Amino acid sequence: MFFVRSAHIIPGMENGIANLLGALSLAVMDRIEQGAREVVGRGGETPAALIVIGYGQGMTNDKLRRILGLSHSGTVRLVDRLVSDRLVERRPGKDGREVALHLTSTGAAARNKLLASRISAVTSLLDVLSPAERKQLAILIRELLGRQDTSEMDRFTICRMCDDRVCTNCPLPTSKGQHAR
Amino acid sequence: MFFVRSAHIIPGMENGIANLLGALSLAVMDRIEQGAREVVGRGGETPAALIVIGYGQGMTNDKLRRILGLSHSGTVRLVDRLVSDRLVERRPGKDGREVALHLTSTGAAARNKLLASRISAVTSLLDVLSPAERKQLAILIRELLGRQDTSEMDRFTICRMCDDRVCTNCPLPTSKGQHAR
DNA sequence: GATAAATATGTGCGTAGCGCACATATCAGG
DNA sequence: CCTGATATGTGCGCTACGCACATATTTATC
Repeated sequence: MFFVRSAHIIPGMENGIANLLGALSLAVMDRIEQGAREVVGRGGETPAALIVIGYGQGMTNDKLRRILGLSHSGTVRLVDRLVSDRLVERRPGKDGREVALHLTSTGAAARNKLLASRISAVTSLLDVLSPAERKQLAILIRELLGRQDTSEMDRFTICRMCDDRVCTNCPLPTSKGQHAR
Repeated sequence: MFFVRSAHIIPGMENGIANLLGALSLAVMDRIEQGAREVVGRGGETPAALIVIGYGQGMTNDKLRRILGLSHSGTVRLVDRLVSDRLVERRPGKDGREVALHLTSTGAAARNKLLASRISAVTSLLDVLSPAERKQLAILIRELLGRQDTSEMDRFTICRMCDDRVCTNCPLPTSKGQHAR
């Protein structure tokens, strides 16, 4: 046993776990993104935007920009696409400069399909595990996420595809906010 | 064609684990892709292409296409970019129609940086766990991946970002082939 | 051995998704 | 009331990608 506990990259098989999690994450996201594209016909951050807008009724262009990690203009054009697809409406915000983004009824339906597709995609990978193994995995992931040092915006970013119908108690550390707003 | 997603959506809190894994995978891939873009200055499947080409010395355009899940023309243009960046060389393949893709020395160096960046990104998320927890997680992920019903091409696709310097024994089910060729 | 089908690559052209720089409108604070 | 901060929209360009088509080589068939 070597005591090489220096900065991050430890030589030897200690990185096997990082490689494994990287491979699993890639497989998971491949399947999520493929399903999302089939549902909404668009890729990139567009599916996440639809989900985020659906969290609350006060979403603005600028909050969305920070959550998605896009440039301002990129976000405006993304909303343009959602509006032209009749999934989102731009309404006047409380503050006269803000735009309040709201889902249309078709937008809400698309969002539900999107969330279901995502859960289904991940579940199809997970169901090779026994219930006990899934429980164990859930505990570990909750610990992993719960111990991260995340800003409030980080949490929204990580949760930008999360299914609020399923995620009852988010493990991400926070003083108060759970998901939306 | 990947896994058929049948009606696996279980109502209730059984989907909490799927949502958690989805959120974690998103966080992991966000960090991997950000680091990859910083290293090679390009996004999309370009970093994966660099890694895949580095696995063996017999990679062709068409094999690469199937592993990355891109169209044929998309792959040709991707290789064009790698060539213009002086990271990859097109050499005559054994079969007169094939093109043998080879990393240049700078390409190999970029690939190493890419792999290190990826491991570092995932490790920074993982190191909030204790060694025992990491071990437990590794075992679960190995089981999860090892029980998947994957074709040979599926395995290459899942492993298209994998660090062959670290992944000594890939858990993905296979009769023989580990990584390249 | 000639010809058809399969395989592998390259190209013209268009599109989606995004960033930079700039312009405009509204709000907060002196 | 004026300056700066905030929030949005636009012109323009680029990257990454797919579709349809063209071309070269190998394999199969007669």
